[in-house]
Amino acid sequence: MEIDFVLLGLIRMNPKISGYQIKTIIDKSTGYFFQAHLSQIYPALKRVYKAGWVTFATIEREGKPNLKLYQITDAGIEALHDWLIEPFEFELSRSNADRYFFKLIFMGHLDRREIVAYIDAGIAFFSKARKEIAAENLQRETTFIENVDMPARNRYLTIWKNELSFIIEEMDARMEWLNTLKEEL
Amino acid sequence: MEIDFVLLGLIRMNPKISGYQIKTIIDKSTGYFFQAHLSQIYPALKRVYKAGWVTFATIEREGKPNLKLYQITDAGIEALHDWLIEPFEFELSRSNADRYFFKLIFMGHLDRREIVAYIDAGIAFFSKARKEIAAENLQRETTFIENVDMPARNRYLTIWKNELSFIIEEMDARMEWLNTLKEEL
DNA sequence: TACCTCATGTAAAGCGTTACATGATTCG
DNA sequence: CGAATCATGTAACGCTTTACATGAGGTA
Repeated sequence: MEIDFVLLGLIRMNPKISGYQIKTIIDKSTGYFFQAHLSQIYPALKRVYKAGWVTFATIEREGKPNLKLYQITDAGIEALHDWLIEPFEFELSRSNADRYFFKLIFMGHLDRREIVAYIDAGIAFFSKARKEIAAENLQRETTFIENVDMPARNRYLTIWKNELSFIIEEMDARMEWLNTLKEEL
Repeated sequence: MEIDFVLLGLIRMNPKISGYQIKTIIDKSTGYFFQAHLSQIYPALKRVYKAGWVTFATIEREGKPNLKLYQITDAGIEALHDWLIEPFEFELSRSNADRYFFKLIFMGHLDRREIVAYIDAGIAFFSKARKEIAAENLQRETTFIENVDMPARNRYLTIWKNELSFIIEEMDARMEWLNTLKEEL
């Protein structure tokens, strides 16, 4: 499960972290791309522990529940690495693109060459996607509302045309961004 | 449920449409923002029918399953309208922003004034969000990886700094886009 | 006094995805 | 001959969200 690897990534960045702290940093940092509830985090921590990917130290505190401070194991580092370098499965959707950019957040421990391979795959996909989207150019959508009467039909077309150029500009921005990142690495 | 209103919106644009056709247009048109399976569409059509928001004509065809061609009712038009103009609940996440842009697709039948109110709410939110994101400027994230050793830490920071400026540029692009759309309406 | 934060969890409800079921026609 | 398209649906599974449970300490 995706969340398992996200936790692995966060624990790797900051050893000796608790489930509760992980939730805090997810809310405040990765939250823009990825969200998770404590009721997902705790079972996920159990899973990654059972898989041998993390260990934890229990800190007893009077009057308060025990603190569990997690640390990644060598097997965990390997599992995280495998997840990061596995070929990304692209799809033409916004949520899929978000996932692609999100995974980059955890790649600081990879070799430059591995990150660049990931970036190049992204550039290749987005440039192909851009062409496809631009080629269709709302033809299907336009015929779809042929029976809608006039003021409304024009408003639909105005909104959709703008939305389409927004998506195309977004694709261009993504590719530009990936190229900049590649240079700076 | 969200999908119920999406179906309402699509049926309004194209009366006499079947569940299967709806699936096709979702895949090819709204699919970039919103996806749905037939196993969600059919129960959703039943729900909106039971709510009195759509009617359907059954077309019998020899050797093939019956075709159900849906049409929106006055109550359905009202329910769709209510959904479209209800105050959008903003959140600082990419998926929430996607939902905001997605809803616009169905607004062709609204008054210019209603669409503009929706757009203005968006501009207000994104400009506030942009300020907040720029102000924090990775402070939390930077301290979070203080114990990571050098080549990796630099790579994390390079990626994150780029990601942050990408998000900010995206916010600017969104606001610009909303202003353009407002002018063109 | 009531709510928020810290801290770890379990249980149930809701929603989304995959699989199953049926069956004719068309395309490679 | 097998796969894809058209066409409607149900069932099972999995992940996400909300609610429940406990409890101390601080804040409005």
